[in-house]
Amino acid sequence: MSIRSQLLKGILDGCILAVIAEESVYGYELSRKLQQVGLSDVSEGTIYPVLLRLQKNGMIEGEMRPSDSGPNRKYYDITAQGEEALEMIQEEWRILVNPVNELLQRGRINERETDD
Amino acid sequence: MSIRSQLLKGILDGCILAVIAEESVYGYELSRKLQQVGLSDVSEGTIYPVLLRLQKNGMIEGEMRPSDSGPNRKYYDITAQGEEALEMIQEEWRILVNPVNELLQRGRINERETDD
DNA sequence: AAATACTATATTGTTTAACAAGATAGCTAT
DNA sequence: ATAGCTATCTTGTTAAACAATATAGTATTT
Repeated sequence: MSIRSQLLKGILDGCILAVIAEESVYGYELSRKLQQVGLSDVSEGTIYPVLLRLQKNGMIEGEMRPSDSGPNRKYYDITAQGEEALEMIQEEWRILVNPVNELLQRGRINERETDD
Repeated sequence: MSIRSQLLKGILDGCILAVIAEESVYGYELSRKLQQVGLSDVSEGTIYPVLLRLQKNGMIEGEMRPSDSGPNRKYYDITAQGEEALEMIQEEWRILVNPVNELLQRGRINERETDD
């Protein structure tokens, strides 16, 4: 198991909720989107259980829709409760990132990029 | 269980290694240090198992030393192997932080503080 | 039309992390 | 001695990530 998959623990729910909050997606598409943004180790075996759990907990709602070219797809939308949860996760993430950056990059030149 | 404890998953090893890389610490002291930097939910029940696991895996070495005022303390130092592992974790963290920030803060004004 | 490949969802079983709770024990103060 | 603080360690629970696999519809090739 890669180190990154360990780091992933606990933030995957938030990432998935964030994507679904932007637009309806289905699982197969979601796994590709996450890979595109750089979360390259996330496979279907990981994503589908997360989606089912988020649905069970009322964070998202799934709806089967036919596809023009392939099997049916289950599109997920975020619920009001899911949006609340996402905001809490975003808040917790902001609280966590600074101390961890501080610890892990202490004594290191802050090689920032020009992307903000 | 708090959301933050979920977010913690997978990054605690790195945080602990980072502290020990700076100086010898013992578990009880470490838990206070982590709380000071903002990782406030980390208790002894969490830290001691991590320390024992890191020691078992050769990342750190523990040595019992007497205390002036209280029971013996087990001071930990990082090993060469632990330093390598820490560098890998730091690298993985850097790779992970940007995509996750991107996802979780998309569409949000980047309310940065003046602390850098 | 049969076989293969791709799209798509779901489940099962394994490993491992965080953690609450509690056991153990030494030192300090009353 | 009793209580409280310091300090380490263990046990048992919950839950997350994930590999592996099952299932099935659609598309492509032969």
